[in-house]
Amino acid sequence: MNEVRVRFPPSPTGYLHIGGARTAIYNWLFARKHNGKLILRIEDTDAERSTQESIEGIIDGLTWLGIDWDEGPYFQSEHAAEHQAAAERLLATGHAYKCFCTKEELEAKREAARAAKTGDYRYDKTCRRLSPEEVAAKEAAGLPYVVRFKVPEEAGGVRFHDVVYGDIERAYDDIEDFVIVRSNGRPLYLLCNVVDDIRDRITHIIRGQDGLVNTPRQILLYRALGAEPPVFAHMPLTLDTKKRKISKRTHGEVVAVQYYREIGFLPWALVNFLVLLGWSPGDDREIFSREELIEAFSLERINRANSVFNYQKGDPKFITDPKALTINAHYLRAMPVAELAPLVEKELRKAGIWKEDWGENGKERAWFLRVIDLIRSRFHTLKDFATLGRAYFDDEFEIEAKAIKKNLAKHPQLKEWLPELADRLAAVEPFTAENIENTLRRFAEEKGAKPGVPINGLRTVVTGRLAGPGIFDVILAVGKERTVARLRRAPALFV
RNA sequence: GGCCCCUUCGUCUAGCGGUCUAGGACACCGGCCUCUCACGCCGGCGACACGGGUUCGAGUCCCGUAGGGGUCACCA
Repeated sequence: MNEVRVRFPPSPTGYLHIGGARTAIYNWLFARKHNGKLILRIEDTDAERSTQESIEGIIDGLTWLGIDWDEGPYFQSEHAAEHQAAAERLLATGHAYKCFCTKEELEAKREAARAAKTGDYRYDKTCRRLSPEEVAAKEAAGLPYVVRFKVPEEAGGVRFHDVVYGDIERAYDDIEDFVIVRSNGRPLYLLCNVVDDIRDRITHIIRGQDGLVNTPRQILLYRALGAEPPVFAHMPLTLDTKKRKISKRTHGEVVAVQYYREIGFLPWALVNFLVLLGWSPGDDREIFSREELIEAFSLERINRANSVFNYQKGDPKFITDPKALTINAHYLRAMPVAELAPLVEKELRKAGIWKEDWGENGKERAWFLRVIDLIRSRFHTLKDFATLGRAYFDDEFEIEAKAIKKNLAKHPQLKEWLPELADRLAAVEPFTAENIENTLRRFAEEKGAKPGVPINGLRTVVTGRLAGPGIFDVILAVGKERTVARLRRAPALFV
């Protein structure tokens, strides 16, 4: 078999959204699995809607995800001459014809078809019936025309085998004589796409199921152009909870790849989540390293049914599909701390609370890594380190209202106790988890309180949070000095 | 409306005629752990859209119905 060559051809009319990213991921996985090539081709034929900003956004998104390509980006617009030449050839070989029908005429016919409720909106082939003389006359009159492809009028149809959907057959009679060149002389997507795929020697077209109905027409073009059609694999679409196709327009940022970077996702976690939308390895595995995923992936195991991106708009607890969050959290606590550290650093820098001592060769590097490891198991995104975990890194931090209410206000004695505890802890030597624990427990006993009372009060004052890691480790991480200082400030929190 | 595709727990899915009283993951609920929460572990809730066939036997094959999706541009 020849080298596998696949392509990801986004049209640069917005940011990279998760549906597009998923298509790119499947193509990338397939290319990597077969030691093939992934070609990035920007389909910018629609000049009015294409923007440089969008192109950069797409490339930026792919790069962030770790999807690397082997060729390109190529730009469809640079091959306009080639597309036109192909159209000329089709005309010359009798595979296409000029159609002088105006938009208004066509629209009127479609309107009539709608009114007649026949469901037949196909072009009626008026111009296919024109005699050479009539065509010459219209041309001489300078009438504008589009070029239409001559779909065979014989019985039968186009059949092909889709790797995902199986054998597909479409009767010639159901395919209308489609337009391949606009009246302004510019070829349309259907033709451009085929011409580009032939030139780029694409062997497998892996795309969304919305491209399935285009396939028979494209196969007709391949044949007319004398080229062998590639293998097709259509993947199911991603829908929202109302079963609508997800789109930038109606869903906004939650479907933008960029958004996931902003809310603190690990790129690989997103990839891992997206690949599971419509594909499964056939066993129970759901978490994959890059190598494992490439090894496990296959087009044959792509599902045929559309999947739902389970995002409940307006639910503050779930900023995206809960499974995506879970997968991200999994990587956050399972990945090597050394790999996580630079990502946390970025977040702390953004929050303006980064200290150079925590850096690669900083003198508090070990402490920094230890703290990350201590707090990461209850975080879902990288953002959490700078928000929920802020108290470990900076003295300025919010104290949760819930925590004040539950852990402080309910036990007014703590207003006196906490400063007392500060003195006790200040005297602990050496400052070890064991000694801290003994001190705390003895203190509770003396006061006739349950250990949880001073402990949770202390947690609130020291970390600002209702919940967190084991308190003795927390105190050790925050350090004697800061813990004592925060306890001394505690009375101010009581009204 | 025409054509095409799809249909297993709320969501993602396993299942390729008998091993299915349908398995896993997320979410949810309960328990253990415990200073709290999370992690982890244990347990619970929860699905084969419906109706006909075929077969000794159907979630798995066929047909129909219903529902959902895609597409019907001089967009890509």
